[in-house]
Amino acid sequence: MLTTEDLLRAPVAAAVAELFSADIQPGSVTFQRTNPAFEGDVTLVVFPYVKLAGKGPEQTAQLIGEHLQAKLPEVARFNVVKGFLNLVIADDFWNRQFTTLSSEPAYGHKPVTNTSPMVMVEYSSPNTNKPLHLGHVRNNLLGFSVSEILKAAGYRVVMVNLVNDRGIHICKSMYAWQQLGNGETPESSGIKGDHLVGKYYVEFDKLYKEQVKLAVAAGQTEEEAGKTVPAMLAIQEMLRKWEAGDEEVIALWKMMNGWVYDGFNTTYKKLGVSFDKIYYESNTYLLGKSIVEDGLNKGVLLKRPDGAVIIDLTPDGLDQKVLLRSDGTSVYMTQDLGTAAERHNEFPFEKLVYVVGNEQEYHFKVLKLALAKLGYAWADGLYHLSYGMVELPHGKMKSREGTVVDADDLIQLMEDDAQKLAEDRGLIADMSSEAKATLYHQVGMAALKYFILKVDPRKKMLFNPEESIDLQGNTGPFIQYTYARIRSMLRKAGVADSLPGFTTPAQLHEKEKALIKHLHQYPAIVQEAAATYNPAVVAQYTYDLAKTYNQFYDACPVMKAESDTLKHFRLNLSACVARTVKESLRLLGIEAPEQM
RNA sequence: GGUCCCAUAGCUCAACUGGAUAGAGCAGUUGCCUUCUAAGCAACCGGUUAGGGGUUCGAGUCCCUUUGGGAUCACCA
Repeated sequence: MLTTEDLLRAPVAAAVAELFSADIQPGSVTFQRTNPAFEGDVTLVVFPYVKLAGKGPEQTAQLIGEHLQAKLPEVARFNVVKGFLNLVIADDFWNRQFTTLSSEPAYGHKPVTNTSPMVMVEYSSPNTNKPLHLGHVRNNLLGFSVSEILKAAGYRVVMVNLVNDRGIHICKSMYAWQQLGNGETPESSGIKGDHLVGKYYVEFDKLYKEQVKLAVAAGQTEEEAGKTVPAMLAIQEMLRKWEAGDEEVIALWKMMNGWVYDGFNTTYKKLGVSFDKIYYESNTYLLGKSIVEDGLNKGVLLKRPDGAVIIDLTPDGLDQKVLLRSDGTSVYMTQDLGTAAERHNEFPFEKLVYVVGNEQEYHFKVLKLALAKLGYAWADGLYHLSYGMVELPHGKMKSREGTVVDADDLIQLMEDDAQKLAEDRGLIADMSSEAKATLYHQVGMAALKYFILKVDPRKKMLFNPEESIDLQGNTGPFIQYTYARIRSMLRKAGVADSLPGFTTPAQLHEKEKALIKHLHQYPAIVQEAAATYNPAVVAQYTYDLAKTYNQFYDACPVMKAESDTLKHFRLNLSACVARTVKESLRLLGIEAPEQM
C-alpha cells in the first residue's frame, strides 16, 4: 500500500534539489496531518528548507507547492499558511487506495510465518492467595492486547503466565484455613475458590495482629513480637516443610491452589484472556543458581565475606544487588535470571516483554543489566512494559485494607449496567435469553476494556467506584454500536461482507474521503502500536474511525443513495469500515456484536 | 537523603514524539427520530497546559528551578 508519504517524499527531495540546488535525503522528509482548520490532506513543514532556499517560509512553501503540483497529478492543489504547505491529494488517489485496501482480506495485518521474529509476552502473573482486582485487570487486558497487536504486526507471539504459587505468603492462608476453616471448601460454602482462599489470607492477618498485640501487652517489643508470635513461627515451619516436600503440607497446598486456579480460570475466561504456557514459581524458584555459579567463575559476580553473591552495579548508577543469599538460597532475582535463560532456550525470542507494574522498574533494570553482564546477548531484547497503577480517589488499592475493586464484582456490575441500558432501549426483544446474556457480557466488557486500554499504559489511571463506567461517548459500546449499525444495514441490503465490482464516484463526499483516509492509516497504526507496546493507539484510532463513520452515516444516505452505483460504493465503504472496526476491536480483546 | 516518574477544561483522558487557533468524552445548556439502530448526529459552555526562568523561526512536549503528588533504593516476592 502506497502511503501519501511514500508518494511525496522523493518528489519533495527532487523539488528541493531542483529549486534550491541542495541535496536532502528523501527519508528525512517528514509530513504531518493537515490541521482541520485548513484545506488539505497532508502537510509539509518547510522550515527545515528555508535556509537552503535562502527565502522566507511562505515563498519557499509556495515554490515547492508549485513544483509538486506541476510534477505530480496526485497533487490537486495546495495552499500555504506561514511555513506550512498544505497539499490536497486528488480524489482519484483515494479511490485507488480504497479499491486496493477493500480487496485485502487481512488488511493492515502482516502475515506470520515460521520465520517471523518471536516475541514472548509475560503477563498476569498473580499471587495465589487473593482474588484478582482492578490492578490485575489492567495487567491482563494490557498483556492480552499487546500480544494480539504484536501478532497483527507480524510477530510470532508466545503468551506466558508466571504464577506466584509458593513462599511464606502462601503459607498464611494455608495456616489460617487449618486453624479456622473447619474443612470449609468452595463447594460447601458456595464461595468462589480464589475468594475463599483470599478470605483466609485476611483471617491470618487478623490473627497475627491479635497475637502481636497480646505479646506487646505482655511486655515484648513490637519487632520482637512480630518474629516470635505462634502464627509467625507456624508459617515459617510450614514453609520449611513445604520445601522439604512434607506430604501433608504439600497436599494442603495442592488442594488450596486448586481452588484458586478454578477461580482464576473463571475470571480469565470472563476477561477473555489466555496463555500459551503457564509457569509456576514452585517449579522455577530453584533456577538460576547455576547461572550465578557461572558468573562467579567468570568474575562478573563477587562473593562477599559473609558468603552472599552479589553483582556490583554501582558503575551503572545502580546499587549492589544480592543474587544468592549467604546460606546459598535463591532470591527473586535469581529465579528471574534462571527463568529468562530457560525460556530463551525453549523459545528463541527476539523480545521478551514483561507486563509488570512500574513499582518493579528497578528490578527489571537490574535483571536486564545483570543478564547482559553475564554475557547473554539476548538480554538486549528484554523489555519491561511498565504500566502505571490503577488508583482510587483515596489512593492506591491495598488488599489488606480492603480498599480494592474486585475483578469479579466489577465485571458483574458492568454486565448489569449493559443490561439496564439495553432493556431501556428495547431493541433486542427478539433475541433469545441466552443471546441477550452474551450481549450484556460483550457490551459490559467492552466498556471496561476500552476504559482501561484507552489510557496510555505508562501512566497511572484513576477509577472512581462511585461513578459507573460510561456506555456512551468515547467508550467501547459506542464503537460496538457503530459496528452493529453497519451490520444491520448490510443485512437489509442482503450483503454478507462486501460486494465486488463497485465503481468509485468521480467526486468523493467529504465524509467518504475522511473515511478512506482513516482506513488508509490502519496499517501504520498497527505498526506504531506494536512498536510502542501501546494498545491506546489502537483504541484512539478505532474511536476516531467509528466517530467518522457516524458522521458519514448522518450525512450520506446509503440505502437511498442517488444511484445504485453510489449505493454499492457506500455499502462497500461501510463493509470495509465494519471489518476494520471489528479487527481493531479484536486487537483490544473486545468483541463486536452483530446486533445491539 | 539518592534515583526515577507524574501534574493539561469541574471530572476522566488525547495531542502524530519540537509545529498552525491544545482536542475528545462525561457533567451542564440546546436543537435533530413519518428515510439505513438516537448506545447516534449537530451546536453552545468550559484552558495563563501547577508557578517561574531559559533554549529557537516555533515549547504542553527539551533544559534549569520552585511547589505538590507517587514509586523505588531488602539476604520479600
